[in-house]
Amino acid sequence: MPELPEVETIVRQLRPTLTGRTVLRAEVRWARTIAQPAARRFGAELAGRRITALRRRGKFWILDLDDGRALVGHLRMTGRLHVGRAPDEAFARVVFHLDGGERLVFSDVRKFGRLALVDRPEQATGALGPEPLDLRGDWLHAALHARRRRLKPLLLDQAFLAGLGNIYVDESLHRAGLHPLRSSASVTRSQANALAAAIRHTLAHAIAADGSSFDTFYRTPEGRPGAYQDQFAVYGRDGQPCRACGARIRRLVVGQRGTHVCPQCQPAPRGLRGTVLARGS
DNA sequence: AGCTACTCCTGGTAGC
DNA sequence: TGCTACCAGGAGTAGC
Repeated sequence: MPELPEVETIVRQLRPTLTGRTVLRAEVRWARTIAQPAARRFGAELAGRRITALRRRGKFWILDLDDGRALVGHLRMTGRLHVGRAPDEAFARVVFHLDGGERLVFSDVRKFGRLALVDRPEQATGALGPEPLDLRGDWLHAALHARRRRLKPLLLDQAFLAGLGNIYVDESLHRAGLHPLRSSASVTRSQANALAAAIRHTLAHAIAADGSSFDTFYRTPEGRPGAYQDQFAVYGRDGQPCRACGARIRRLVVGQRGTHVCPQCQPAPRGLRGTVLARGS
């Protein structure tokens, strides 16, 4: 699933190609992909606009336009961006025809992805927490103690921290030695420091590997898979030995999300020890 | 405030 | 081999 490292990879790769280009025409093939304005107005308002910048905020990618407005997109689970001919052209939902004969294709098998043309990006992104790439331990400690939530759902909450998804939350919690069901307010200062460092480390290394591609979904704009899946410590490794301690990785469900933990590296919080946490495989 | 359940989607796959 | 039922999951929403 595209999370911060995947969107960052896409934005970096597309930036040189898209910056300065003009959108001649937007061809909407699946109307519900357009969150706002109405699909017909979307194309009309975009035509003739020049792209002045391409950037990322959380898991959103943002095309700044020469009229001050912005095209904001979210890939959700299976969204992809390709320049030129997309390898999954059958699932193209919106095709942007650019000057110079170039085209930008937004494809999405499961149709969860959304695009919005707005005056200000916040109108499409909603309230987002800070960027986690330079996350500070002292800020995180204070923020964790301002809530009383289980760690995993809180870290997935984009209003708390912008950019983490299921994969990188599991990976970061394992690296920090924290159980996903731990209460946020129970995290000590040194544990918060470790968690902040784990999040920074995990995201930086995932970006360096062009993201994670363990299925057919995520590809870079050049059509290549990422490589970070080879470094997964827990995600999708249920039943396999922990690379740190050898214990068997287990899968549980937290907030309707598949969750992967090492029972030895990530001790369950008091009150949950000894209870049956593993479900699924 | 925080939690669960439900919705949107459809390709892949487990199970028969 | 071929069919069906279910699963994955980001985010929004409703209800407790």
